[in-house]
Amino acid sequence: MELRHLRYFVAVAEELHFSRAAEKLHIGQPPLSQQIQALEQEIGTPLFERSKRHVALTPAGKHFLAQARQILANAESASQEARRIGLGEAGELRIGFTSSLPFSNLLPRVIHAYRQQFADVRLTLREMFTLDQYQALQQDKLDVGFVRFTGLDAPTGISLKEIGRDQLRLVVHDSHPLARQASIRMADLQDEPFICYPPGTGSGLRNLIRRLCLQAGFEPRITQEAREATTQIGLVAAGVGVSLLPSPLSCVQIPHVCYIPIDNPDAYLAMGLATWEKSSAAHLQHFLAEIEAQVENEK
Amino acid sequence: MELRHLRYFVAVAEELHFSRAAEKLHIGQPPLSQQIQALEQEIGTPLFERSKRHVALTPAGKHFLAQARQILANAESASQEARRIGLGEAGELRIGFTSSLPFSNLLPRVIHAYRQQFADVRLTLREMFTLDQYQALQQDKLDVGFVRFTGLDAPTGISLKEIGRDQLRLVVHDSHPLARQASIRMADLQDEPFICYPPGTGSGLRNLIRRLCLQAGFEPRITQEAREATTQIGLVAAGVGVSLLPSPLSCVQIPHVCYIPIDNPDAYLAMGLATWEKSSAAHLQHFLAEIEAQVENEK
DNA sequence: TAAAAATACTCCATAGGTATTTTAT
DNA sequence: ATAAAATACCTATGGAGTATTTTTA
Repeated sequence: MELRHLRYFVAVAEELHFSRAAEKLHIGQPPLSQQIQALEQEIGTPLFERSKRHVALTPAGKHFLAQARQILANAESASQEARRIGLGEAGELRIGFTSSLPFSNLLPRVIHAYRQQFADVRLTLREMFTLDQYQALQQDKLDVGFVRFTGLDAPTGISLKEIGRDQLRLVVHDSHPLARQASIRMADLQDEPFICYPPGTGSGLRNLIRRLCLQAGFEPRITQEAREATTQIGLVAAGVGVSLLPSPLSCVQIPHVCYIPIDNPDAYLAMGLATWEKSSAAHLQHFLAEIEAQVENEK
Repeated sequence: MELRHLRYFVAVAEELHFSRAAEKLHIGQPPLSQQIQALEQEIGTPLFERSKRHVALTPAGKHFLAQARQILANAESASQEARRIGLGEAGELRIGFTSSLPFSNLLPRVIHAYRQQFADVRLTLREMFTLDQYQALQQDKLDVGFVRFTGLDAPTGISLKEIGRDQLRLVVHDSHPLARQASIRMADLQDEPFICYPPGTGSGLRNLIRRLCLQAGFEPRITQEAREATTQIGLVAAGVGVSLLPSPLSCVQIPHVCYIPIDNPDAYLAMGLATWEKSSAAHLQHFLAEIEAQVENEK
């Protein structure tokens, strides 16, 4: 059975007249008769009741007509849909982002602009750690990832592009002596108890902090770990210690918490865009182009 | 686009390997490549990402795969279903019957026996007047009709077969003098007020009663009409008059209502089976055969 | 008798086969 | 160097065309 048989069958069922149906199909009447006969033979039952002067659908034919129409419509729409996905006008775009990203205004702006242009692409947003995003990209479970990185790492198969830098700020309780300074140096933190991300989440902030401390001549004393930046800020408010976080998080205003700039040009965390190198999906390209435009815009 | 393209596409998508897929399809690799290319061209977007050593689905291909599988499954099941309907093993059988029929045990037995054999044929039962059944048969809204008729009528295009006769009984209030007799003659009813079906429902019972009365030498005095036999019986119970109804209705036992046999071999109403002459649907033939068997059985 | 579907046959378009080339690993 | 897809070209099946017959209203 081929779709041709269904097209021919529907035409005859609609006209209830082989010659007229053949005309509508731009073929001759004999081949049409043959194709319908072949279809009936394959199915194993007559679909039409022919009495020379009248063509009528059998009960089987009546049922088959509804199905045939459905199948033809499905085939048409499947083709259309695939085409639109191919053009990047439809489908699904899976976006990962680290927890600190929503505090910058880049992502909301990109998403807004992209949705204006491609309303039929469903956006699936998932907050994930950087390393989890890399893994998801490799397993084709993610299309783009907004990640944090220190500029050192480059996982195989993943293309990484810096799209911005956020200076680190000291997060400190307002009763702390350092809270009164306009800016601090790393060396000022020598005796402070640090609150930090646990190792292995991929953002590299923990490593960066250690590097900066070592540069300043001391090993940081990490007394507390927390996987969420907001949790760390809460711990600072509770007087547990100090933290170093990207500047966009300073918009999280909690009583007794201060954000103090660091007087060190290397004390930044890069915002990166991660994609699976081999992916050339159109919707992804459109999205990347939109990010490009917005990053440009931001400068 | 033809189903062949979908079959080939699904095979390649499952194997992710043109040569292996071709083998599974029992064709060569070059024609398979060609057919997939033709499909991609028609749809207007690549469905596979070929990099010589690796074949992978594009996002469009991934979506199209789900659709293609669905379409192929639908085509298969549509064919199967049609075949089963053609064989009379599935589908719908629309049965009409007059209100007095359920009181005979023919219909329940036929339906029970038929359902044993053809569990997948949905039975749609509709209580209808005889004339409405004829009309429904002509409009292909009914497959069989159990009708009442006097043996005189034969509507065009409808084939009618007598499958039984029910003697009429006088339905009378138990306080009436006739209620004490074992049987009555038509002449006994000369002065009685009749309760009868309104004209034009096609059962012919009204005409039959009039004919029997005229044979007995008087014109019946119809003082009340009711479209339902049970309503007529209720009216008899209320003392409104007498009625003549087929004997199976005597199982409707209402206080103060008696059913008295008529002493006249012509006082019967035939039970008929009506079908649309041109219909040769298999499920209908099976059903008719079952009726035949049960009617035979009953004798 | 006429209208319409079925048959008989012929032809060619195209699905599929064979041989070879290209390309990426 | 090799495996696998693409390309080139050829073959032949079967879909479609033409002519004719059959059927029934």
